[in-house]
Amino acid sequence: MITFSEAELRVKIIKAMAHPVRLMVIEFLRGGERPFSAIFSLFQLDKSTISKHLLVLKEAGIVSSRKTGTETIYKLEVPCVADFFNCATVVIENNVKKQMKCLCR
Amino acid sequence: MITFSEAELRVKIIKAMAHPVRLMVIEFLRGGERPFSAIFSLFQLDKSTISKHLLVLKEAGIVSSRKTGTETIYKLEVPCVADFFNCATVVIENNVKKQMKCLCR
DNA sequence: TGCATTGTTGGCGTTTATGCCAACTAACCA
DNA sequence: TGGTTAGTTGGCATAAACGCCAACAATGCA
Repeated sequence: MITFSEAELRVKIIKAMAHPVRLMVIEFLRGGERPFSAIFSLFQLDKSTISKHLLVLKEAGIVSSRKTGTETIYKLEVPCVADFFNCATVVIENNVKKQMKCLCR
Repeated sequence: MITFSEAELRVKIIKAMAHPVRLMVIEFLRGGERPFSAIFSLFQLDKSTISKHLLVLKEAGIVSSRKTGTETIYKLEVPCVADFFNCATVVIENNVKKQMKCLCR
């Protein structure tokens, strides 16, 4: 078993991933580092909103950022977090099936 | 890239894991199925609180439950979700180091 | 230097999550 | 049948997460 405080350390990473925007950013960054502007243009959201999402990922240690002149470049530090979903695929498929059933009834 | 709705499906699983209690339950259930009472006794929380945490895990498809007489037995359906942290370990260690630095300054 | 561009930070209102108590259902036993 | 045990559900108060606007720093260019 793990302790509660160990669990809290893990939860920080999990929580950082627990938002559609942040998950998409992670996927996007699997292709390599990208500037803020490129990430921003994936969504119809305020720049401050995106900036804060990126801060959450950064504070969790999932991404890093560096400035080059006027741009901020973001980089995925732990690509393996994205591999998580190789496992989760089964769950997702089951969930979708359950959903379909509900809709068909 | 993944779409926003694909991301939402994934987020449901991630969110279900994004709480210390639920993460500990997942770890606990890696050892095999366990009755509600055993899970409940791991924490100093109201039984209704634990019951609701288990519901979240169930609705995400991570655990299942069955009743045997008066007991409810919970089972981890997707053990691999717990393996996620083999990857996350690096991040966690870095985060702890960062924390230590902050405390030492 | 004056000004535009790129992001970040502060603040606020709204939504969602958490945890307790109380009430309820279901199975078991006297 | 009445009472006990095991869990679930409803409701409420508090806390955290989201997203927008506005204001701010920092770089680059005229």
